[in-house]
Amino acid sequence: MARATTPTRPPGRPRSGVDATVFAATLSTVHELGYGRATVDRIAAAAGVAKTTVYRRWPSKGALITACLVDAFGPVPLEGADREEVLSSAIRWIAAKIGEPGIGAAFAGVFTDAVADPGLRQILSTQLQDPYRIALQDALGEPQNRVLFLIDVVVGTLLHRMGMTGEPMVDEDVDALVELVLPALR
Amino acid sequence: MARATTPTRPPGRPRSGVDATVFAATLSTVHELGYGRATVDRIAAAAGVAKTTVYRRWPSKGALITACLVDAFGPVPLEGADREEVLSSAIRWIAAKIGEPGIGAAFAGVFTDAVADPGLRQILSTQLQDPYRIALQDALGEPQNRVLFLIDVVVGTLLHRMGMTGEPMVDEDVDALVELVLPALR
DNA sequence: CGGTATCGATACTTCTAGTAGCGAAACCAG
DNA sequence: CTGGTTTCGCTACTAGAAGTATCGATACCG
Repeated sequence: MARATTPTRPPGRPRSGVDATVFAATLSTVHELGYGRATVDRIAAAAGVAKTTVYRRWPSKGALITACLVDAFGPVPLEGADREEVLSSAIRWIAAKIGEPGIGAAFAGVFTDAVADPGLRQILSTQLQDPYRIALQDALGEPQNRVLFLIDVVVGTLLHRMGMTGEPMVDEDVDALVELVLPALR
Repeated sequence: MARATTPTRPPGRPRSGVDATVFAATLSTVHELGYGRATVDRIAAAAGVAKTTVYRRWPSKGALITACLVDAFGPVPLEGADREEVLSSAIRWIAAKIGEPGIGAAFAGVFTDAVADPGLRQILSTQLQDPYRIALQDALGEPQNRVLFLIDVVVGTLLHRMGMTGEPMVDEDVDALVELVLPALR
């Protein structure tokens, strides 16, 4: 809440740049305090921004976290010579992303909130899951329900591990996950 | 909060029987209102019990839900001629349980809360996951880390589907999950 | 019939999400 | 350099839920 760290305010009407600052503050706060204690107040304070400014840009905490995740994930790198390679590299990519500081906890947190909040579930589904689902459908040539099933398996497994242990999945188990999922393509 | 539904209080010092009543009220309340709106106040009211009585028996909402789930799940029926049959029947059993009214939402809810609450994570891990893990280790002859991985895959997938859609996984996809996991035994 | 443990009800504290209102600062146009 | 517009910061506020404290009442047990 205190802007006191910067004695003189930086020039320019702050418009662009605030999003990135808030996103970074969100991830670091979630990383340090966990999802539950990462209140909007604390996130705003960490970003050097008023809480009202956060709510002027995102309608709810869930929407903020979702936008932060969309920004942090970026587009899926769908690379590989064949479909198996595309899928396995995508799995390793999402596992690595979820393992980055703050991202996994934030992901598990919104997901948790979304269970009880249909509105947030809608946001999470359309803004975060759908882009990857469509890209994967295109790259793998699999039908929608099949890709949704694969997403359930991969993301569900990674989040369950993150939720139960508090730590991201180790590489060895990510390898096992790839081995487990790959035969589903045939 | 109002006991008014029963004009005259039933006789006997209420001690046994209250747990089952509260558990039933918990599941029905979560089923009707979702995890987020299933407050301890409402659960207690639905059980015809004071909120203080609930907190005298369980130290937190998460502990209550976990105890409710432990009671609702009961022991795993580990049946089958071979390991494949044991595992596939266990998967179908847990999928069916999660599909029962209230159970899936309650499970996803505590899991969500556990992400941000190490204490609750401890309760969930020891009271709910460990018994099944140990039983599965014994029945499958697989090492601990392997069984934990399988639990991550199966439970994670089922909860992810439940969380994203609000509905339990359909039988067709449960079949696919069984097909996906079974080869992991070899 | 008295002692004891539990229960019910009310009130309270604390924390967090989200909102309202207002003055101030910064950008832009003329 | 001056006025208009937009965004921002700040304080204060509401509403809802978790969890606690207290006390009178009630039901069991010896």
